[in-house]
Amino acid sequence: MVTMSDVAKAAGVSVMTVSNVINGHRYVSDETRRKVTEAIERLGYRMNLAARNLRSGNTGVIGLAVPDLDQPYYGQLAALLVAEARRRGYRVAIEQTGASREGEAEALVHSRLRMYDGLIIATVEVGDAEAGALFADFPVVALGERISTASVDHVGMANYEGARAATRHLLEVGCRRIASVGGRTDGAPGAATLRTSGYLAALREAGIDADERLVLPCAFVSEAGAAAVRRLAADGVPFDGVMCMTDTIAMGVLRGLADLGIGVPAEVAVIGFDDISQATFTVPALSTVAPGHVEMVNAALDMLVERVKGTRPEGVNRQFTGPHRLVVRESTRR
Amino acid sequence: MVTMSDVAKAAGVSVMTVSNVINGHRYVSDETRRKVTEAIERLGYRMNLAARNLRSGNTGVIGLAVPDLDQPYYGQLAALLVAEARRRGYRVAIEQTGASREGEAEALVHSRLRMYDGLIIATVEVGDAEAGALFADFPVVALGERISTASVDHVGMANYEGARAATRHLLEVGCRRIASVGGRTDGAPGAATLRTSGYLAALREAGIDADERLVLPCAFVSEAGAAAVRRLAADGVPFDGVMCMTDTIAMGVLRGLADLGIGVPAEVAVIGFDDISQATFTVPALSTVAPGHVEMVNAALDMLVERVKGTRPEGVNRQFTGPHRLVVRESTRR
DNA sequence: TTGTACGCGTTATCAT
DNA sequence: ATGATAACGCGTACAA
Repeated sequence: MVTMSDVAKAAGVSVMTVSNVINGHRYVSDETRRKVTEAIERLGYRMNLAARNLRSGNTGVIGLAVPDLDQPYYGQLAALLVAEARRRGYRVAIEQTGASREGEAEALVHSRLRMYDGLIIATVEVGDAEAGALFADFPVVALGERISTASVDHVGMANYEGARAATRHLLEVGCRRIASVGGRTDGAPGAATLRTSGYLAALREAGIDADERLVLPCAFVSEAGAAAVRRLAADGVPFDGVMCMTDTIAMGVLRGLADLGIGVPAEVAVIGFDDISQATFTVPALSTVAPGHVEMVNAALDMLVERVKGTRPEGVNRQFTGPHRLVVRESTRR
Repeated sequence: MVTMSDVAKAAGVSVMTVSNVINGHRYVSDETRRKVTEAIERLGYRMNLAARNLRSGNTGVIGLAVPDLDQPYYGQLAALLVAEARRRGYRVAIEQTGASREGEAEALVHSRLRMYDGLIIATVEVGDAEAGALFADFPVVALGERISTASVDHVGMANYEGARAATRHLLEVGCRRIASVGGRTDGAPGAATLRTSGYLAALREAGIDADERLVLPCAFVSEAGAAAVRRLAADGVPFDGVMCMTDTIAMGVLRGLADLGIGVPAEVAVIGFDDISQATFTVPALSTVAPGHVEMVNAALDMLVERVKGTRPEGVNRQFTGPHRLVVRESTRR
């Protein structure tokens, strides 16, 4: 393994000079610089980052913990985050938590092993208790809705407002019996509950009584969406619109409605949430709520980098909520 | 920052003993172990991985370079790889190359910065020349089709056979004018060319003359698939089947056919390649070729870990080709 | 402008 | 069964 001192020897200078050339820290004569660069090239020297990290105390890597990259929403979030982080000089290591408390807690512990300079965690399960214990003294930004204390920097999205706008849109195109697939009213912390509140608010504002049979809690996967509408049909519950908690669910709902021979948007209008890229290509194309991914990712990175660099005083936490935008495509156009 | 020697001091032992307790290397008396464990707990000590890495010469991290996580195919590949790598005790850092030569070359250079113990790279553009220069003396496994020299371990899939089987399937359900969307006959290295060969072979075997107007080169994105069928229709080229080079393209093709009011599979049968998870939920559900992702990911990891651990002699390269399986869903069922 | 010496936290070796 | 010491490769005072 070629080290700095090998290069120094070959170039006839000291390691300090080599270090200075590499990092451009101090003035180095052109002649010396040339000699050093040549030696680096000739020997095929590469910096040992482990050594630099040990010395400097940081790694240039930020961790991203998501439930599952396989889900388009998280894949797209990760893609954006990796690209933006890179622009700021950071690399991204990804952990999959499997949406489990253990997975999330483990990601937090690992990052504190100083593998990462900071961690962005899309929380689903880790609650306040764990958060308080684990987040202490390590730069963490929570992305999502599970964290309610102000004990950590947090980037969220307009769950309530977005869902309300989506439901209002369904009402505007004439729906009167709108199902909420993936919704829940048990108060469990998380996006599902917040979005369901927005849905209920819109109904209330329109003077429509909510039918509890139209709120169908389910996992945020396509299979569940398809199953939900099948159940609705089997139970003979009439509905003319579906507000899905996520686009992934909505893809399943479209699928399920197709199986049932129910026309979209003619008989039932469908809207999703998240604006994943596939939403453009479903048949019919899916209307949805775009939650400002770019803004969210940038806000999260800004917050994290501030923490990592120690620019921000301890104890002062930030909160950012992404802008939301209604995207009308075919599935609600009539 | 709590270090080993802090723990050693608190427990009244030497750092070596602490290290032994943590790594379970040598025999340590139960009493000593208890004291050390207690001290670790009480002080909240965490291993410093940078130091361990410096000492041991490896990082426990493998790099994964993919064109773009946003593409479902790569997102799902990454999800699988992160999970499997973790089972083997490795973490995964992801780089996005943007499918550019620069991006791929850069990923290779970075990994040689000893940030990673090895690199799995889904090559699209880096050719033999670069490969030879960059791969030297660093554990790399190429995933994909661009590398043709035997200068590096390689995991590929049954592009030719898979495409041939898919096309044969279209022929069996009665198609006679089968378009190849994303196909290319210019011989450019890569999956597109190999799959097109399989497509042409199946046509030849069925005694059908290939119509060059039915081969439509395009990017591997949904937009391009939709555009391709629109062009076909606009040009008045008749077709009754579409063999898509990827499922992502196929989603666009389904979309494009829906726009044109063409029934699938009644008027035109459609098949994809890759078996991404969304293929189950398109309307109609997409028939496709499953390229044995799990086997490929495991093979790639096995190869890489062998290299990293130095189990395998230099210069002896391995090649693995994943199994393929035809998955028939609605888009070709008639 | 360049060089020397030491420390970052861990582990392997050798000794006790 | 446990401990002392020397690396691992780099960066930073401080000295020259």
